[in-house]
Order: sequence, then C-alpha cells, then structure tokens
Amino acid sequence: MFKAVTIKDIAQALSVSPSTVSRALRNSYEISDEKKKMILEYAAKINYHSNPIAVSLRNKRSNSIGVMVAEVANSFFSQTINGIESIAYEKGYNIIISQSHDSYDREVINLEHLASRSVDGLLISMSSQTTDYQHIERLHNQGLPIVFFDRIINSIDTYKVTTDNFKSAFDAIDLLVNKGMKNIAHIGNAPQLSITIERLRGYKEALKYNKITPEENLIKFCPSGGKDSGEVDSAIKELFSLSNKPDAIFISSDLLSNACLRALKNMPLHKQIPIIGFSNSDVVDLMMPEISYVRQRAFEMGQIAANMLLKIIESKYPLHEFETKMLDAELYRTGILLK
Amino acid sequence: MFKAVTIKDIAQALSVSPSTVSRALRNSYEISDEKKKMILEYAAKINYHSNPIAVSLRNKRSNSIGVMVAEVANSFFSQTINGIESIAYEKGYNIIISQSHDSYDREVINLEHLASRSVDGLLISMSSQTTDYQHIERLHNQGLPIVFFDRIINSIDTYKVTTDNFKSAFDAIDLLVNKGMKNIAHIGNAPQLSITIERLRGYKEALKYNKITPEENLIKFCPSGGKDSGEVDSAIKELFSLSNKPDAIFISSDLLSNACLRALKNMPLHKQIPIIGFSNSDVVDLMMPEISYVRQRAFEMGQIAANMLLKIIESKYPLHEFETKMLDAELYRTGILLK
DNA sequence: GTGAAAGCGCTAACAC
DNA sequence: GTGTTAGCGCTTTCAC
Repeated sequence: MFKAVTIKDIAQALSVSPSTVSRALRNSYEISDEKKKMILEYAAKINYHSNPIAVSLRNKRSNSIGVMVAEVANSFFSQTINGIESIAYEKGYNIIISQSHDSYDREVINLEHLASRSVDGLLISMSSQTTDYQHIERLHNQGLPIVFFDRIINSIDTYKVTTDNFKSAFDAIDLLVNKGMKNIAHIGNAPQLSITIERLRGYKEALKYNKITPEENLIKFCPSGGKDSGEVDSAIKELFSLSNKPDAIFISSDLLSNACLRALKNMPLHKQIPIIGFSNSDVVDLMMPEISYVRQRAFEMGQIAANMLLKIIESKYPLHEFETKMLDAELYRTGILLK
Repeated sequence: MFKAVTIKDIAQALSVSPSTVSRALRNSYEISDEKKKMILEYAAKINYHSNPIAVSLRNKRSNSIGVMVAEVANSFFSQTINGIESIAYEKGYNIIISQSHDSYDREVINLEHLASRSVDGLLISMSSQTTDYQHIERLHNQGLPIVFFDRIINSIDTYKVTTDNFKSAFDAIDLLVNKGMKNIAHIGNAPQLSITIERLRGYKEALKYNKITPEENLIKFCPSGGKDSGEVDSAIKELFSLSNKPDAIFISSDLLSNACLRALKNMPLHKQIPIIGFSNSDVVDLMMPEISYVRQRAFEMGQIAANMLLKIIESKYPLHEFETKMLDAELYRTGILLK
C-alpha cells in the first residue's frame, strides 16, 4: 500500500526522540539549530510528508473547508468556486465541494455530512428549495464557522457576501425605461430566494421611480430556476398573449436567461425586443437573440467569502461583529441599448 | 467550539465499554440485540456522529478521492465532476477538487498535496502543459490508486476512460466532406495532449479515406487551448489569407470553439462556412455564428471514472488487468449540415 | 534543549 | 457477548 514514513522512522534513524523530530519539522524555537538542520535535511531526503489525518485528529483542525452550491456545472458557481479555491490554495486549505442540486433534502444531508467530515468551516449558497433553516442553525449554534454567499439568509448572524441585487436590477430597469420601454416583464427565480426578492424589489422600485406602476401580470416566477424549460416557455407565452404585451424583458438568473432566449428563438414571429438578463456565461456575447446582461463578480465573491470564513476560523476569539458585503455587478449592453 | 460527543461519552452514560459501543454502531454481529438497540437509540437521541478523522487514522482510509482537472469553470469538466460526485455520494466518498489551470507546476504541487492529504485515490485529467509524468508515476508506484479520464497518458498502466476522439473527429470530417467541403481547416489544442493527437489523427484519416490529402497549412495548434484569444484570432486570420482558403472548420475543443466563433463574428466580411467544434457548453444551441458540435458524454465519463477508481480502491487484492474505456460522442448538426 | 508520556477518537486483537 | 488494551501518527505538556 501507500508508503508511510513517519516521525518515528526519522527519530529512529537519527537516534533522537519523536518529539524532537516533531519540533524540528514544525520549526519550533526550542531546538538547536544543529539538530533542526540535520532532521530537516534527512526528512527532505527521504521525502517525508506529515500525515494530515493524524495532525487533524490531534489538533482538531482539518484544514479543509466545505463548499455548498446548487450546481457545479453552472458558470456563476464554478467561477465562485474558482475564487474560493484561489484563496484556499494560498492559505493551505482544501475545499470539499458538495452540490444541493437545489434540493432541500440533499442540502440537509450533504451539510450534515460535510460537518461530520470535520471541515473547519462552511461556505454556503442556499438551495432554492430551502425555506426551513434549522439544519444550518444547528450547525451554527454548535460553533461551526459559516459564511453565506450569493443566496444568503437573514436568520443567521454571520459574514455574508452577495451582489447588490437591488441596485443591479434597479439600474437595468432604469436603463430600459430611459430607452423608452414601458411594459417591462420580469422573470424571476424561486420566489423565496434572497436574490429573487432583492431583484424584484429593484425592478419595482425602478419602475416607481420612473412613475410607472408595476403590473403583477408582467411578473413571472419560475421555481425551478430554468431547469424546467416548460415552466419558462409557458411564462413567455403567457406574457406575449397579454394585452399589455411586454416591450422588454428583465430576467433574474443565468439558467433562466438561457431558457428565455431559447423560448424566444422558437417564436419566429416575435419581433426582437430588448432583453436584460443576469448571466455569468462566458459565451453570452455569442448568444442570439442578443442579450444585454448583468454580470456578477463571481470569482471575487468566492475570494471574499473564503477570506471571511478563514477570518472566523483562524480567529483566536469568537467574533461578534459581522459584515454583509455587497458587490457591484456590471451591466453589459448590446443592440438597441447600446446607443 | 464544535461539539464532540464521543464513543467514550456514550459508553460512560450507558455503563458499557467503548468497544461495545463501537460494535453496536458499526452493526457488528458479535453483540446482543438488546444492547445494540439501547446504544443505537441513545446515540440517535444525542445526535452522535462518528469522527471520520479518527476513523481514517485508525483504518488508513479517508473515504475521500481527489479530482484533478484543468478548470472547474469549464462546462466539460464541471459536467464530469457532476458525474463523479453522483457516484462518490452514493458510495459515501467525498471529493476533493483541485485545478491545475493547465499549469505543470500547479499540477505537480496539487497532486502532491492531494496525495499527502490522504485521499484514497486520484481521478486525473492531465494539464495541457504537462509532458513529464514522473510526479504521477511516483504516486502510482507508491500504490496510490489512479484513474485517468479525458486527457489520458499511456505510460501508466491503470484504468482510463476517454471519448473515442479518433472516431468523433473522423465522423465529423467525413460529414463535411460528404457535404462537399474540400479545404477543411483544423484548429487543435496543445499538441502533446492525447485528445489533440487522436482528434488530429481522425481528421487526417477521414480526409485520406475520402482521397483528400491533408494540407499542413490548414492545421493550426493553439497551445493555450483558447485561453489566449489572440492565438486563435491569428490562426483564423492566417487560415483565411491562404490561397486554399478553408471552406469549413473543425475545432478540437470547447474553449477553442468559443474563441473561434468570436473571431469569426468579428470578421463581418466573411461568408458563413460550416463549423464543427467540440463543445459541451449548455448554450451552444444559442450561439451565433451557428456551430455544429460534438458533445462528449461528460457526466457519464465522470461516473465511469469514479466507478473504476472505487473498484481499485475497494479491491481486496492488487489489480493487474486494466481497461481503457472509450465513449462515443454525439454529433449535433445545424445549418447547412442539417440537410 | 531534549525525551518520556499522555492522548486526540476510534477499532480490533485478545482475553475472559 | 463484553471488556481490556494497544495503537494509528502526531503534538504537547511535563520533567530533567
């Protein structure tokens, strides 16, 4: 099986005690330079690597953090993970990734599993299906460091980082209104998600700010978040059979944006209207129908979340003051919105 | 800090020995039903969870597997990871993900790190930059179970799973020729990669099979794999300034496909020619210019690779017979290729 | 400055 | 069927 040079082996070979070897390896000060040098050289020579499992057991720290996202195969999340990894790597932490697939049950089980896997902390973006937070509150109460990103919840007091969803939506709608649009439809994700609520609020406030009354029939929610394309198709169809037909569409998530474009593409008679959608796809510029898009700073969000978590983990004393950081998103314009 | 109910606590509370508790928990047969029931009930009541770190140290198995890919934020890899996760989850393994970012140095360091992190096995897709395999051979020789997927190497004898890249390329080119194309350009990934070599071979053989002599000036490699868009832009430019201008393009990877479409989009005077590219993007159907695409069975590849690895890990005796599995890819046609 | 010894939480001989 | 004991590899008192 897999080789196993241990501290004991080194101690024996060099006729010193295991504790001395340990001290040398950990660069402890209470050791003579001479012995330290000898031990380090020998360890390097025989390619010694400490056994992190043993260290973890002893130190009660695993140097790994758990990450919970809805889906790895989603540009936004994979970019976030990329950011998390960059920080974790730098600080010597491993990341263990778990997917909820937007299922409450999977989220509960996987979180339990991660926690019992002795991760030092958790980075969580909520499943869209989750409305009960007890499973997370329990972990939090047990003292497990947790940071929320993107899809955050209010009931737990800790660090959080998210896009300024209100502002992003507000600005998008404000732009559309300024370009002369009056019947702006909104297609949103699962209605209980923080991001859905904030984006909807931005949509409504921007309309009111421009003296337009938000019409409930122009607002559609897709609880599946775009996974179920039928859901989106019928939303689009309903919108276009209204008397106050939309003259622009604002879409509140990545998958939803894709599904909408697909639906619109299959409506050949439909005249192109401006579309603004949240999207972190790296090929959004190649898509047709053309779409203007709100791009979140996903990589950076991952980095910030990871740094927040490590701050909690590595803090000597329990923290009590937590910040919720909001990141600006960038609005990229195409087609008629460009001018 | 994080709560810690141990076997000892249970033993004490119930006035039995720790080993009895352990036996009950692990459902060992050498224990009375009565005690087992009592212990299990109490454990459930106080929400006991075994400490996997301690189990790992004791059993010398961590129930986690390391996954090395170039980039999580790449549709193909994230779909593969999804497949890996589905199997790992089912069998009670965690996955620890590491990215090489296609850098040899990162690959060496991260692999070393994963191995010393006591993963039970490794799932590897090679970095495009890697040409020296000693770091992997060393781990393999030490007895660490390894399975290669997608970007495989020959020098190590173990399970491997990959797309039938030769056949996929062959079929794509054959189709183009049958549609009347004569000057088919090929844009390939880093030339040392197994996938590049196989796809190029398919390209050439299909041409020869159709009595067309492959022209070296129609073949371009992009060692950065599409990350450096300048590389792709100039490849395209060079191709279109040839006297034997291409009348079709075959592109050998996801990122490259995106970069090519982008380059072509910015050449407004260019007449649309058929393009076939490898792509696992989930929005490839929305892209313009239109592209026909070879889609790999990424999710399934991940599942197969994970199953292979678990077979090695959980085998009682060292295995000596290894299979290299080839998956068919699907060719999706658009535009002129449809008819 | 160095070594002996205890112990992190768990399992598996080995006794009884 | 159950308890005792040793030990996985490491770190850290506590003596000396």
